[in-house]
Amino acid sequence: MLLRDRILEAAVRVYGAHGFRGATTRRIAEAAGVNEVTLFRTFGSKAALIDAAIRNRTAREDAQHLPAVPGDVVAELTAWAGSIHGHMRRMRSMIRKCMSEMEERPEMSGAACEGPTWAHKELRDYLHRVQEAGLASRDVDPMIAASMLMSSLFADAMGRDMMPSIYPPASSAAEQYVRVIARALGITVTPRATKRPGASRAASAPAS
Amino acid sequence: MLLRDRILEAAVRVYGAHGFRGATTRRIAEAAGVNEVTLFRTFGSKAALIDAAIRNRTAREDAQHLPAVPGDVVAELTAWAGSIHGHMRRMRSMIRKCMSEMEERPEMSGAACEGPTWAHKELRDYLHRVQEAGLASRDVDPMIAASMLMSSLFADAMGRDMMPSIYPPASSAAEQYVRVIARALGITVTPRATKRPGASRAASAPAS
DNA sequence: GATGCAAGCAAGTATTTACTTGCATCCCCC
DNA sequence: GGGGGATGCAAGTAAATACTTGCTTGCATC
Repeated sequence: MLLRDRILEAAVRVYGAHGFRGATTRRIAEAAGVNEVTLFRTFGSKAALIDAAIRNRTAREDAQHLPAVPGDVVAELTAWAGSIHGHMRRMRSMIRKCMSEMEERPEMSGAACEGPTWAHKELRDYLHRVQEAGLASRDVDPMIAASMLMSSLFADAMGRDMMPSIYPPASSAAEQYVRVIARALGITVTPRATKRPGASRAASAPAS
Repeated sequence: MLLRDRILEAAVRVYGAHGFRGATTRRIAEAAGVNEVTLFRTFGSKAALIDAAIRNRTAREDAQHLPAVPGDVVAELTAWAGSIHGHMRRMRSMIRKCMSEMEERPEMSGAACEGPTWAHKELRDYLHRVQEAGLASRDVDPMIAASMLMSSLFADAMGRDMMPSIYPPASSAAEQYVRVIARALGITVTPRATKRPGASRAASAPAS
Protein backbone atom coordinates (compact mmCIF):
# COMPACT_ATOMS: atom_id res chain seq x y z
CA MET A 1 0.00 0.00 0.00
CA LEU A 2 2.15 2.79 -1.35
CA LEU A 3 -0.49 5.49 -1.37
CA ARG A 4 -1.14 5.42 2.36
CA ASP A 5 2.53 6.04 3.14
CA ARG A 6 2.72 8.83 0.60
CA ILE A 7 -0.19 10.56 2.29
CA LEU A 8 1.32 10.09 5.73
CA GLU A 9 4.60 11.57 4.64
CA ALA A 10 2.92 14.53 2.96
CA ALA A 11 0.81 15.08 6.08
CA VAL A 12 3.78 15.18 8.41
CA ARG A 13 5.56 17.55 6.02
CA VAL A 14 2.63 19.95 5.86
CA TYR A 15 2.06 19.63 9.59
CA GLY A 16 5.69 20.48 10.25
CA ALA A 17 5.42 23.54 8.06
CA HIS A 18 2.06 24.89 9.20
CA GLY A 19 0.94 23.17 12.40
CA PHE A 20 -2.37 21.45 13.00
CA ARG A 21 -4.68 24.29 12.10
CA GLY A 22 -2.54 25.31 9.15
CA ALA A 23 -2.33 21.79 7.80
CA THR A 24 -5.53 21.92 5.79
CA THR A 25 -6.80 18.84 4.04
CA ARG A 26 -6.46 20.72 0.77
CA ARG A 27 -2.76 21.35 1.34
CA ILE A 28 -2.07 17.79 2.42
CA ALA A 29 -3.91 16.35 -0.57
CA GLU A 30 -1.98 18.64 -2.89
CA ALA A 31 1.34 17.75 -1.29
CA ALA A 32 0.56 14.05 -1.60
CA GLY A 33 -0.64 14.41 -5.17
CA VAL A 34 -3.94 12.87 -4.19
CA ASN A 35 -7.56 13.87 -4.26
CA GLU A 36 -8.81 15.47 -1.07
CA VAL A 37 -11.64 12.95 -0.75
CA THR A 38 -9.12 10.13 -0.57
CA LEU A 39 -7.82 11.49 2.72
CA PHE A 40 -11.23 11.13 4.32
CA ARG A 41 -11.86 7.75 2.76
CA THR A 42 -8.52 6.42 4.04
CA PHE A 43 -8.27 8.03 7.47
CA GLY A 44 -11.79 9.16 8.35
CA SER A 45 -10.91 12.62 9.60
CA LYS A 46 -8.13 15.18 9.52
CA ALA A 47 -7.32 14.62 13.18
CA ALA A 48 -6.96 10.87 12.69
CA LEU A 49 -4.75 11.44 9.66
CA ILE A 50 -2.35 13.80 11.39
CA ASP A 51 -2.29 11.65 14.48
CA ALA A 52 -1.30 8.66 12.35
CA ALA A 53 1.27 10.76 10.50
CA ILE A 54 3.00 11.89 13.69
CA ARG A 55 2.97 8.43 15.16
CA ASN A 56 4.34 7.00 11.93
CA ARG A 57 7.20 9.48 11.99
CA THR A 58 8.18 9.12 15.62
CA ALA A 59 7.90 5.34 15.45
CA ARG A 60 10.75 4.74 13.05
CA GLU A 61 13.39 6.29 15.26
CA ASP A 62 16.41 4.07 15.02
CA ALA A 63 17.32 4.11 18.70
CA GLN A 64 21.06 4.30 19.12
CA HIS A 65 22.55 2.72 22.22
CA LEU A 66 25.47 3.71 24.41
CA PRO A 67 27.90 0.88 25.18
CA ALA A 68 27.09 -1.30 28.17
CA VAL A 69 30.64 -1.07 29.42
CA PRO A 70 32.21 2.36 28.92
CA GLY A 71 35.54 2.66 27.12
CA ASP A 72 36.57 5.94 25.54
CA VAL A 73 33.86 7.96 27.22
CA VAL A 74 34.32 11.21 25.31
CA ALA A 75 34.37 9.46 21.94
CA GLU A 76 31.36 7.33 22.75
CA LEU A 77 29.37 10.26 24.02
CA THR A 78 30.34 12.41 21.07
CA ALA A 79 29.13 9.84 18.56
CA TRP A 80 25.90 9.31 20.44
CA ALA A 81 25.25 13.01 20.97
CA GLY A 82 25.96 13.72 17.32
CA SER A 83 23.37 11.22 16.22
CA ILE A 84 20.75 12.54 18.66
CA HIS A 85 21.52 16.07 17.57
CA GLY A 86 21.16 15.18 13.91
CA HIS A 87 17.90 13.45 14.57
CA MET A 88 16.50 16.40 16.50
CA ARG A 89 17.60 18.77 13.82
CA ARG A 90 15.92 16.75 11.09
CA MET A 91 12.69 16.70 13.05
CA ARG A 92 12.91 20.22 14.39
CA SER A 93 9.91 21.65 12.56
CA MET A 94 7.64 18.85 13.67
CA ILE A 95 8.99 18.95 17.22
CA ARG A 96 8.38 22.68 17.45
CA LYS A 97 4.79 22.22 16.34
CA CYS A 98 4.20 19.32 18.70
CA MET A 99 5.58 21.30 21.62
CA SER A 100 3.41 24.27 20.84
CA GLU A 101 0.27 22.16 20.49
CA MET A 102 0.88 19.84 23.39
CA GLU A 103 -1.52 21.78 25.60
CA GLU A 104 -4.28 21.82 23.02
CA ARG A 105 -3.94 18.28 21.66
CA PRO A 106 -1.94 16.24 24.17
CA GLU A 107 -3.00 12.88 22.77
CA MET A 108 -1.29 13.43 19.44
CA SER A 109 1.74 15.51 20.36
CA GLY A 110 2.49 13.31 23.34
CA ALA A 111 4.21 10.72 21.20
CA ALA A 112 7.03 13.20 20.57
CA CYS A 113 8.01 13.05 24.25
CA GLU A 114 8.87 9.38 24.31
CA GLY A 115 12.06 9.77 22.30
CA PRO A 116 13.74 12.38 24.50
CA THR A 117 12.61 10.65 27.68
CA TRP A 118 14.12 7.40 26.51
CA ALA A 119 17.33 9.10 25.37
CA HIS A 120 17.70 10.86 28.70
CA LYS A 121 17.38 7.59 30.56
CA GLU A 122 19.90 5.94 28.25
CA LEU A 123 22.39 8.73 28.86
CA ARG A 124 21.81 8.94 32.59
CA ASP A 125 22.35 5.21 33.02
CA TYR A 126 25.50 5.33 30.92
CA LEU A 127 26.93 8.16 33.01
CA HIS A 128 26.12 6.17 36.10
CA ARG A 129 28.05 3.22 34.71
CA VAL A 130 30.95 5.55 33.97
CA GLN A 131 30.95 6.63 37.60
CA GLU A 132 30.68 3.07 38.84
CA ALA A 133 33.66 2.14 36.70
CA GLY A 134 35.66 4.84 38.47
CA LEU A 135 36.08 6.84 35.27
CA ALA A 136 34.30 9.92 36.57
CA SER A 137 33.79 11.85 39.76
CA ARG A 138 30.78 10.82 41.83
CA ASP A 139 30.13 14.40 42.90
CA VAL A 140 27.89 15.20 39.96
CA ASP A 141 24.41 13.73 39.74
CA PRO A 142 24.24 11.75 36.47
CA MET A 143 20.64 12.77 36.06
CA ILE A 144 21.59 16.45 36.06
CA ALA A 145 24.51 15.93 33.72
CA ALA A 146 22.29 13.94 31.38
CA SER A 147 19.64 16.66 31.49
CA MET A 148 22.17 19.31 30.64
CA LEU A 149 23.66 17.48 27.70
CA MET A 150 20.23 16.63 26.34
CA SER A 151 19.13 20.22 26.86
CA SER A 152 22.17 21.54 25.03
CA LEU A 153 21.49 19.31 22.05
CA PHE A 154 17.80 20.11 22.11
CA ALA A 155 18.10 23.89 22.42
CA ASP A 156 20.79 23.90 19.75
CA ALA A 157 18.63 21.92 17.33
CA MET A 158 15.60 24.12 18.00
CA GLY A 159 17.25 27.51 18.17
CA ARG A 160 20.03 27.42 15.64
CA ASP A 161 17.74 28.63 12.85
CA MET A 162 16.65 31.72 14.73
CA MET A 163 19.75 32.59 16.75
CA PRO A 164 22.77 31.16 14.95
CA SER A 165 25.18 33.47 16.73
CA ILE A 166 24.81 31.88 20.16
CA TYR A 167 25.69 28.34 19.09
CA PRO A 168 29.00 26.80 18.02
CA PRO A 169 29.35 25.61 14.40
CA ALA A 170 26.98 22.71 13.77
CA SER A 171 29.77 20.35 12.77
CA SER A 172 31.48 20.45 16.16
CA ALA A 173 28.58 21.38 18.44
CA ALA A 174 27.89 17.92 19.86
CA GLU A 175 31.57 17.35 20.56
CA GLN A 176 31.96 20.63 22.37
CA TYR A 177 28.95 20.04 24.58
CA VAL A 178 30.23 16.58 25.44
CA ARG A 179 33.63 17.94 26.36
CA VAL A 180 32.20 20.47 28.78
CA ILE A 181 30.07 17.80 30.45
CA ALA A 182 33.09 15.51 30.60
CA ARG A 183 35.09 18.23 32.32
CA ALA A 184 32.34 18.71 34.86
CA LEU A 185 32.44 14.98 35.53
CA GLY A 186 36.18 15.08 36.01
CA ILE A 187 36.88 12.98 32.95
CA THR A 188 40.24 13.77 31.38
CA VAL A 189 39.70 15.25 27.95
CA THR A 190 42.45 15.49 25.36
CA PRO A 191 42.87 18.99 23.90
CA ARG A 192 40.83 19.63 20.77
CA ALA A 193 42.46 19.37 17.38
CA THR A 194 41.71 22.79 15.94
CA LYS A 195 42.49 24.04 12.51
CA ARG A 196 44.15 27.20 13.70
CA PRO A 197 46.46 26.67 16.66
CA GLY A 198 45.46 28.57 19.77
CA ALA A 199 41.82 28.77 18.77
CA SER A 200 40.80 26.31 21.44
CA ARG A 201 41.46 28.46 24.45
CA ALA A 202 39.55 31.67 25.04
CA ALA A 203 38.27 31.29 21.52
CA SER A 204 35.48 33.82 21.74
CA ALA A 205 36.43 37.02 23.49
CA PRO A 206 33.58 39.49 24.04
CA ALA A 207 33.01 41.62 20.99
CA SER A 208 32.31 44.81 22.86
CA MET B 1 -5.74 54.45 27.96
CA LEU B 2 -6.56 51.41 30.03
CA LEU B 3 -8.57 49.58 27.40
CA ARG B 4 -5.73 49.21 24.93
CA ASP B 5 -3.55 47.48 27.50
CA ARG B 6 -6.37 45.21 28.55
CA ILE B 7 -6.79 44.10 24.95
CA LEU B 8 -3.06 43.55 24.52
CA GLU B 9 -2.89 41.43 27.62
CA ALA B 10 -5.89 39.36 26.60
CA ALA B 11 -4.42 38.93 23.13
CA VAL B 12 -1.12 37.61 24.41
CA ARG B 13 -2.94 35.28 26.77
CA VAL B 14 -5.14 33.84 24.02
CA TYR B 15 -2.17 33.69 21.65
CA GLY B 16 -0.16 31.78 24.23
CA ALA B 17 -2.98 29.31 24.66
CA HIS B 18 -3.97 28.78 21.03
CA GLY B 19 -1.31 30.19 18.70
CA PHE B 20 -1.88 32.65 15.88
CA ARG B 21 -4.49 30.74 13.95
CA GLY B 22 -6.26 29.64 17.11
CA ALA B 23 -6.31 33.15 18.53
CA THR B 24 -9.52 34.24 16.86
CA THR B 25 -10.71 37.79 17.19
CA ARG B 26 -13.83 36.46 18.85
CA ARG B 27 -11.81 34.74 21.58
CA ILE B 28 -9.59 37.75 22.16
CA ALA B 29 -12.54 40.11 22.40
CA GLU B 30 -14.26 37.80 24.84
CA ALA B 31 -11.11 37.45 26.96
CA ALA B 32 -10.68 41.22 27.04
CA GLY B 33 -14.35 41.81 27.81
CA VAL B 34 -14.62 44.02 24.79
CA ASN B 35 -16.62 44.08 21.60
CA GLU B 36 -14.96 42.39 18.65
CA VAL B 37 -15.30 45.50 16.50
CA THR B 38 -13.20 47.45 18.98
CA LEU B 39 -10.20 45.26 18.15
CA PHE B 40 -10.33 46.28 14.51
CA ARG B 41 -10.98 49.92 15.31
CA THR B 42 -8.00 50.04 17.68
CA PHE B 43 -5.45 47.90 15.87
CA GLY B 44 -6.65 47.63 12.28
CA SER B 45 -6.18 43.91 11.84
CA LYS B 46 -5.70 40.74 13.81
CA ALA B 47 -2.08 40.44 12.69
CA ALA B 48 -1.27 43.97 13.84
CA LEU B 49 -2.96 43.32 17.17
CA ILE B 50 -1.04 40.14 17.93
CA ASP B 51 2.18 41.66 16.72
CA ALA B 52 1.69 44.56 19.11
CA ALA B 53 0.73 42.17 21.91
CA ILE B 54 3.89 40.09 21.53
CA ARG B 55 6.09 43.14 21.29
CA ASN B 56 4.40 44.66 24.32
CA ARG B 57 5.07 41.51 26.34
CA THR B 58 8.69 41.00 25.32
CA ALA B 59 9.46 44.68 25.75
CA ARG B 60 8.90 44.88 29.47
CA GLU B 61 11.54 42.34 30.33
CA ASP B 62 13.35 43.68 33.35
CA ALA B 63 16.84 42.82 32.19
CA GLN B 64 18.88 41.55 35.10
CA HIS B 65 22.61 42.15 34.98
CA LEU B 66 25.52 40.07 36.16
CA PRO B 67 28.09 42.00 38.24
CA ALA B 68 30.80 43.80 36.34
CA VAL B 69 33.46 42.42 38.66
CA PRO B 70 32.83 38.81 39.71
CA GLY B 71 32.78 37.92 43.39
CA ASP B 72 31.03 34.76 44.57
CA VAL B 73 30.64 33.32 41.09
CA VAL B 74 28.36 30.41 41.97
CA ALA B 75 26.04 32.58 44.03
CA GLU B 76 25.88 35.30 41.40
CA LEU B 77 25.23 32.84 38.61
CA THR B 78 22.60 31.01 40.63
CA ALA B 79 20.64 34.17 41.30
CA TRP B 80 20.86 35.26 37.69
CA ALA B 81 19.98 31.84 36.30
CA GLY B 82 17.05 31.53 38.67
CA SER B 83 15.60 34.79 37.45
CA ILE B 84 16.07 33.86 33.79
CA HIS B 85 14.54 30.47 34.44
CA GLY B 86 11.54 31.99 36.18
CA HIS B 87 11.06 34.42 33.37
CA MET B 88 11.23 31.70 30.72
CA ARG B 89 8.82 29.57 32.67
CA ARG B 90 6.32 32.37 32.99
CA MET B 91 6.46 32.98 29.25
CA ARG B 92 6.72 29.38 28.19
CA SER B 93 3.40 29.12 26.38
CA MET B 94 4.05 32.22 24.34
CA ILE B 95 7.63 31.20 23.62
CA ARG B 96 6.52 27.79 22.39
CA LYS B 97 4.03 29.39 20.04
CA CYS B 98 6.55 31.93 18.77
CA MET B 99 9.09 29.20 18.11
CA SER B 100 6.60 27.11 16.23
CA GLU B 101 5.43 30.03 14.10
CA MET B 102 8.80 31.58 13.48
CA GLU B 103 9.01 30.07 10.01
CA GLU B 104 5.55 31.22 9.00
CA ARG B 105 5.57 34.69 10.55
CA PRO B 106 9.17 35.65 11.26
CA GLU B 107 8.43 39.36 11.60
CA MET B 108 6.27 38.91 14.68
CA SER B 109 7.87 35.97 16.44
CA GLY B 110 11.34 37.38 15.86
CA ALA B 111 11.04 39.71 18.83
CA ALA B 112 11.12 36.69 21.13
CA CYS B 113 14.72 35.98 20.08
CA GLU B 114 16.17 39.22 21.34
CA GLY B 115 15.83 38.31 25.00
CA PRO B 116 17.77 35.02 24.88
CA THR B 117 20.38 36.47 22.55
CA TRP B 118 20.99 39.33 24.93
CA ALA B 119 21.06 37.03 27.96
CA HIS B 120 23.56 34.73 26.28
CA LYS B 121 25.86 37.62 25.56
CA GLU B 122 25.55 38.88 29.12
CA LEU B 123 26.46 35.45 30.48
CA ARG B 124 29.28 34.82 28.04
CA ASP B 125 30.90 38.16 28.83
CA TYR B 126 30.57 37.52 32.55
CA LEU B 127 32.23 34.12 32.24
CA HIS B 128 34.98 35.74 30.26
CA ARG B 129 35.53 38.25 33.06
CA VAL B 130 35.61 35.35 35.53
CA GLN B 131 38.38 33.76 33.48
CA GLU B 132 40.27 37.02 33.16
CA ALA B 133 40.10 37.42 36.93
CA GLY B 134 41.79 34.05 37.28
CA LEU B 135 38.75 32.54 38.96
CA ALA B 136 38.18 29.89 36.31
CA SER B 137 40.10 27.70 33.92
CA ARG B 138 40.70 29.16 30.49
CA ASP B 139 40.33 25.80 28.82
CA VAL B 140 36.60 26.10 28.33
CA ASP B 141 35.18 28.47 25.76
CA PRO B 142 32.88 30.90 27.62
CA MET B 143 30.59 30.96 24.63
CA ILE B 144 30.01 27.21 24.86
CA ALA B 145 29.56 27.29 28.61
CA ALA B 146 27.09 30.14 28.26
CA SER B 147 25.20 28.27 25.55
CA MET B 148 24.94 25.19 27.71
CA LEU B 149 23.67 26.98 30.78
CA MET B 150 21.16 28.93 28.72
CA SER B 151 20.11 25.73 26.97
CA SER B 152 19.62 23.94 30.26
CA LEU B 153 17.40 26.71 31.58
CA PHE B 154 15.51 26.95 28.33
CA ALA B 155 14.88 23.24 27.82
CA ASP B 156 13.89 22.91 31.46
CA ALA B 157 11.39 25.75 31.21
CA MET B 158 9.93 24.37 27.97
CA GLY B 159 9.92 20.67 28.74
CA ARG B 160 9.12 20.40 32.41
CA ASP B 161 5.38 20.31 31.72
CA MET B 162 5.61 17.40 29.35
CA MET B 163 8.52 15.40 30.76
CA PRO B 164 8.79 16.22 34.46
CA SER B 165 10.79 13.10 35.21
CA ILE B 166 13.92 14.16 33.38
CA TYR B 167 14.41 17.46 35.22
CA PRO B 168 15.47 18.18 38.80
CA PRO B 169 12.92 19.78 41.16
CA ALA B 170 12.08 23.28 39.96
CA SER B 171 13.17 24.92 43.18
CA SER B 172 16.80 23.82 42.85
CA ALA B 173 17.12 23.38 39.08
CA ALA B 174 18.93 26.63 38.32
CA GLU B 175 21.39 26.07 41.14
CA GLN B 176 22.20 22.56 40.01
CA TYR B 177 22.82 23.60 36.43
CA VAL B 178 25.08 26.40 37.61
CA ARG B 179 27.08 24.04 39.78
CA VAL B 180 27.76 21.66 36.91
CA ILE B 181 28.90 24.49 34.69
CA ALA B 182 31.05 25.84 37.50
CA ARG B 183 32.69 22.45 37.87
CA ALA B 184 33.42 22.35 34.17
CA LEU B 185 35.05 25.74 34.48
CA GLY B 186 37.18 24.57 37.36
CA ILE B 187 35.49 26.84 39.85
CA THR B 188 35.54 25.42 43.37
CA VAL B 189 32.00 24.70 44.46
CA THR B 190 31.05 24.15 48.08
CA PRO B 191 29.06 20.96 48.63
CA ARG B 192 25.32 21.40 48.43
CA ALA B 193 23.28 21.76 51.57
CA THR B 194 20.76 18.96 51.12
CA LYS B 195 17.87 18.13 53.37
CA ARG B 196 18.78 14.48 53.72
CA PRO B 197 22.52 13.88 54.18
CA GLY B 198 24.10 11.82 51.43
CA ALA B 199 21.52 12.77 48.85
CA SER B 200 23.98 14.93 46.97
CA ARG B 201 26.23 12.20 45.67
CA ALA B 202 24.96 9.58 43.24
CA ALA B 203 21.50 10.84 44.05
CA SER B 204 19.69 9.16 41.18
CA ALA B 205 20.74 5.61 40.59
CA PRO B 206 19.25 3.93 37.52
CA ALA B 207 15.81 2.60 38.24
CA SER B 208 16.12 -0.57 36.19
C1' DG C 1 -15.83 -9.90 -20.97
C1' DA C 2 -18.11 -9.32 -16.26
C1' DT C 3 -17.38 -7.98 -11.42
C1' DG C 4 -15.76 -5.44 -7.79
C1' DC C 5 -12.88 -2.30 -5.60
C1' DA C 6 -10.06 1.83 -5.27
C1' DA C 7 -9.44 6.31 -6.63
C1' DG C 8 -10.64 10.72 -9.06
C1' DC C 9 -13.78 14.46 -9.98
C1' DA C 10 -17.48 17.96 -9.34
C1' DA C 11 -20.52 19.86 -6.53
C1' DG C 12 -22.56 20.98 -2.31
C1' DT C 13 -23.32 21.89 2.98
C1' DA C 14 -22.74 23.81 7.38
C1' DT C 15 -19.63 26.28 10.07
C1' DT C 16 -16.08 29.46 11.09
C1' DT C 17 -13.23 33.46 10.31
C1' DA C 18 -11.57 38.23 9.46
C1' DC C 19 -13.44 42.28 8.65
C1' DT C 20 -17.20 46.03 7.45
C1' DT C 21 -21.27 48.97 7.96
C1' DG C 22 -24.86 51.59 10.19
C1' DC C 23 -26.74 53.07 14.16
C1' DA C 24 -27.54 53.66 19.14
C1' DT C 25 -25.32 54.98 23.46
C1' DC C 26 -22.32 56.80 26.67
C1' DC C 27 -19.16 60.07 28.71
C1' DC C 28 -16.10 63.94 28.84
C1' DC C 29 -15.35 68.77 27.92
C1' DC C 30 -17.03 73.15 26.89
C1' DG D 1 -27.30 71.42 27.83
C1' DG D 2 -24.84 70.19 23.58
C1' DG D 3 -21.24 68.30 20.63
C1' DG D 4 -17.77 64.99 19.61
C1' DG D 5 -15.28 60.97 20.05
C1' DA D 6 -15.07 56.45 21.72
C1' DT D 7 -17.55 52.12 22.41
C1' DG D 8 -21.32 48.65 22.00
C1' DC D 9 -24.59 46.08 19.20
C1' DA D 10 -26.77 43.76 15.22
C1' DA D 11 -26.23 42.36 10.90
C1' DG D 12 -23.89 41.16 6.91
C1' DT D 13 -20.03 39.68 3.42
C1' DA D 14 -16.62 36.94 1.22
C1' DA D 15 -13.61 33.41 1.83
C1' DA D 16 -11.90 29.14 3.81
C1' DT D 17 -12.52 24.79 6.12
C1' DA D 18 -13.87 19.92 7.24
C1' DC D 19 -16.51 16.72 5.44
C1' DT D 20 -20.31 14.41 2.29
C1' DT D 21 -22.59 12.65 -1.85
C1' DG D 22 -23.07 10.83 -6.42
C1' DC D 23 -20.98 9.49 -10.30
C1' DT D 24 -17.21 8.15 -13.36
C1' DT D 25 -12.87 5.87 -14.45
C1' DG D 26 -9.25 2.64 -14.21
C1' DC D 27 -7.42 -1.76 -12.96
C1' DA D 28 -6.99 -6.34 -11.39
C1' DT D 29 -9.25 -10.84 -10.84
C1' DC D 30 -12.20 -14.34 -12.07
